[in-house]
Amino acid sequence: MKRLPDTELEVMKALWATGPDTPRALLEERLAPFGWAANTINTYLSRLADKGFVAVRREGRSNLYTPLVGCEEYQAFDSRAVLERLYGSPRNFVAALARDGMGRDELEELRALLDQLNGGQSR
Amino acid sequence: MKRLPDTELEVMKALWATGPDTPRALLEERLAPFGWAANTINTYLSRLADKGFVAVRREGRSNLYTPLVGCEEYQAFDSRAVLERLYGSPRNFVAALARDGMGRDELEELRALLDQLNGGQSR
DNA sequence: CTCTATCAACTACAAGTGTAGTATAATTAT
DNA sequence: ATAATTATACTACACTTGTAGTTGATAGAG
Repeated sequence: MKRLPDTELEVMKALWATGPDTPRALLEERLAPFGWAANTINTYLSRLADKGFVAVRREGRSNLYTPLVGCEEYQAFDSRAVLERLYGSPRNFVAALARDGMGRDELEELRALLDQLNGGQSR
Repeated sequence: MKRLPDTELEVMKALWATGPDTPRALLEERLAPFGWAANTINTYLSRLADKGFVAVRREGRSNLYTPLVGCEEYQAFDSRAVLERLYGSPRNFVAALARDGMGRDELEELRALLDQLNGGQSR
């Protein structure tokens, strides 16, 4: 698997949210804030298809794009890659995040979450 | 602040480890595993200087490069940026990490760390 | 004082990314 | 049928990144 550039990731996020969809609909319903020209999203979708991240199928007069890589699958891969590059390990990152990157309240929330997870499937 | 490409980050990591240093020494003592040509590291250092990440000073016959951005400062910025792009917030990332990216023992460690932090400077 | 080794500045160039225009085929409105 | 719309495929182009060569100055060897 390969890390995606920013714009292609945005397109994938849109696709993950809607499921299989046309360029038109994606642009108007999910990606409008970016203000891309109609052709722009087409380029990104083509590149994603080349990279094997989406499948293309003719659906009447339009193309329908379907994600081939799952959101959580990609997130796991990408975040691992990025944090290993930056910190050596995800754990070191979390430590740093807790140390100075996260607000008091965020910390509390995180702790609650961990309690829950740990309780749920404790060792 | 701007995110750094992979190679420039590697150079910064070397600089953070050694402190102010010459290209030669960096390459031989810290970056040898990459197998870069002598000029290659020079290019990266120049680009880092252009971006304001390092300062250059003439030290006898060589250039001496000094990091201007701190390691932890950069880590905080970069990890935030990356995880917001991917998850919407670092918190969501940690949730995902806890869900399926982190071993049982890592989780415990993290929890211990958070307990400590929360106790130490509780709201 | 001249030759050679060293180092830094500048130049190069291919691949990837952000962004969109142009050409072309198909569909709808008149 | 013809004109206008629409969607796709192909092309374009500037900027960034990875990687290094070439040129020119400097400094040490003889």
